[in-house]
Amino acid sequence: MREDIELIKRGTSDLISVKELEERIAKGKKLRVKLGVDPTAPDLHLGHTVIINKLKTFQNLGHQIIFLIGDFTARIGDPSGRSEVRPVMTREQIEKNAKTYTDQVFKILDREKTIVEYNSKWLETLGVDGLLKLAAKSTVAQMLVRDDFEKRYKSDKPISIVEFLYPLLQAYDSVALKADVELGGSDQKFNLLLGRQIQKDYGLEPQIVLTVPLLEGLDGIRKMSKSYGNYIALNDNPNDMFGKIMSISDELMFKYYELLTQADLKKIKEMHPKEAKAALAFEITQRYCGEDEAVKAKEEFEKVFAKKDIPDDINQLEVTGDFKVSDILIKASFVSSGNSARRLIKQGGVKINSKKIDADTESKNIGSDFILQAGKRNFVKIKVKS
RNA sequence: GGGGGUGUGGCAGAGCGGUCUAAUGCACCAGACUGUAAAUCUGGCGGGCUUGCCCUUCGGUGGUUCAAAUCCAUCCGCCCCCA
Repeated sequence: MREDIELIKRGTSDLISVKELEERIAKGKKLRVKLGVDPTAPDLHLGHTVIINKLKTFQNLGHQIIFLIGDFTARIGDPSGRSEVRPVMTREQIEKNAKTYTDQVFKILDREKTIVEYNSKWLETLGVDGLLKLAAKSTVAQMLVRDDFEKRYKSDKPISIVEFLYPLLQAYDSVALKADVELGGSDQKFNLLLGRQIQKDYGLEPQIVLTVPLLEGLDGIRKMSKSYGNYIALNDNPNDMFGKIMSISDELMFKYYELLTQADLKKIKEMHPKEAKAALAFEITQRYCGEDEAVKAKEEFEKVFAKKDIPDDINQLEVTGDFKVSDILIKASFVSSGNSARRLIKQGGVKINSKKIDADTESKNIGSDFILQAGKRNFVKIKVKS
């Protein structure tokens, strides 16, 4: 049992409270462990895996894990932060996203032993009176304690009522599920704690709150998130996955090791940073894409970046008639406009058959088959058809 | 309902009649350097091409003016105070 607790504690940022957890485990209770996600974006990324792995730990220890899909909450559309209106998601979109979510999540979790729930099941029938009853259990002052709300309030930024309702609905999920434990990122701490309070109000034993640190995105500054574009998706192709990990800073690499692997950090720090990073990239890529793909991705990376060679697999593009290099750059979606294409050429970022070009060459001055490179990582094979 | 304020590029934030494609910072892109990076340095960061010029941008619309991001009117969004 002590080992169980240690396993659960590893890599957490908050565990409230350890004592309660010990007591419940000591009673031999099979804990109901909840993790909720709103299926607003279809892809899971490495940031999500930190918490999913923690869920997996509970599963391995024989507890009942519940993967909650916030289909109802997604439908309302959390306006948090931004003033722009988020498009309301249709049922179809939500279902589609939910499906990709579960597909990806069961790369990690054991499907057979997981309960999947949808919060529309109880929120849809809650009704206005139910909502009011729920809302009566918290106060505005209490909401404003939450860090991001407070900041926005103080700097005269809008906070919608829906945003106040969100934590309450999430808390109600815990009531409906009779959760013993709820997991979340450290930014979820407030919401999870509110769950405790609301559960008590509804006569339940308060859930244990477990948060894990947020995984920083590729920029090393903001949390990994699709909307910041700094993420590594679980279904990124192997080359991207490998490449993205290689592009992070050394400092960030250690955090990734800490949060994403079981590796012994001491040993990692003794390695050459580049080797360590390659090992990390390999491990992660292997985990989600398989060993063969990971080996290939590693080879490809060495080839393209270390030896500055041309990769094996390049997309092919057929062009007809007269063209300029700038036209192809647009066509291949490497740039968005002629101006930016010309800019890129001027700055020496465009190569044809590995030779830098310094002008927007026309088709007649190039052969009929060639490889075009834009920047460091964009390659395309061009076939000219007459 | 009354009063006050505010809206500028992906974000933050200057500009407050001409010298505005709009300072500065962040983000982003390219080049150099390197360990693939990071840091640093250099250049860039609305669109078109015949590269020097043209066109389009400062919440929307209409107006004043030779000239408007800048002034006026109106509408919309947001914030604050009072009720």
